[in-house]
Amino acid sequence: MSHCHTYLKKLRDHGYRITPQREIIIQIIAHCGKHMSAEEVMELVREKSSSINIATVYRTLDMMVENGLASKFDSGNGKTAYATGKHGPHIHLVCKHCGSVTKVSENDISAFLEKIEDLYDFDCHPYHFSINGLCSDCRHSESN
Amino acid sequence: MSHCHTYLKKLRDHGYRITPQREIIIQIIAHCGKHMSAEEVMELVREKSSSINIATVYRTLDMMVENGLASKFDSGNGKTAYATGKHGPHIHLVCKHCGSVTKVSENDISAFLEKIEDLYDFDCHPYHFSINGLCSDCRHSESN
DNA sequence: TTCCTTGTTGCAAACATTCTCAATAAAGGA
DNA sequence: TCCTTTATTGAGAATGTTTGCAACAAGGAA
Repeated sequence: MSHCHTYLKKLRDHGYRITPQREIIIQIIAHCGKHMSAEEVMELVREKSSSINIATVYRTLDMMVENGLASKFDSGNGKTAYATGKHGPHIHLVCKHCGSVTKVSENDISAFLEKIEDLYDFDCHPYHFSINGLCSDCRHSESN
Repeated sequence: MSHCHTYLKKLRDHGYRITPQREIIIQIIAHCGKHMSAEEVMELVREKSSSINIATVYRTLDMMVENGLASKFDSGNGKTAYATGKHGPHIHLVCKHCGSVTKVSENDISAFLEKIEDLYDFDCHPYHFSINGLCSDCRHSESN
């Protein structure tokens, strides 16, 4: 199930104009089952329309993020990743040394995020962020 | 108190060479009391040496991050921020809509990070990351 | 339906960051 | 001290992302 129309309605309600470019971009990221870079979105956009500019892709994705319809995060490969909220909350533990990624289960983080929301009146949903540190392999192989 | 010499020793122990460029860059970020962008580090570098390249600044800062001596995070203004571990752990709640930043107290996050370290054998220290969401002002002013 | 206002787009330039590669120099051994 | 190995540097090109601006077009008003 796609939230595509929900997203468009919410944007319209916020006073944004619905353009053909935005419809195409939102449809792509809403239907895609994974997070994507702006360039990956752009490739799918080209299959549907030949004249949408990469700047419009960036602007539309960032607009979604600012309005809570998507999240962006550092994917670690030099490109920013975008995803809609339907992927659910998750935290990535990214090793600063080897780059390996461990996914924190939803159960482990829910209590923390609820506490944040209670204490700070801050709506964390959707959330998708990374914590940097050292994985056990890299830590155990250190000289000191 | 600066951890400058501790940082240099740790890098030497890890097999890195200590160059004049690295000494200057590490001294700057170790003595600075706040997080800085690469360009801000570069400005201070220029006061001490006229011939260090910005690429070397980026490389040195990233080397510190990869070895657990500093952390990097998205400051929200289009530039990446770097900080040494001495600032202690903190989480920033960044509003996706208005960009306002709320700092989570150390007490509130320590239990969470300890749990992460226990469950995933992942050393989070030093840590400095952001959670994106909607602050109460922006959420309450929404139309639905 | 037509007009008007103003948000949005495409383009190109600007900016932030990373990469390539030849020249340089740190660190250890002789 | 000098030599050798090889990590590191500077310079500039390449890449990823943002911004400025004139032309365009969505959506409401008439």
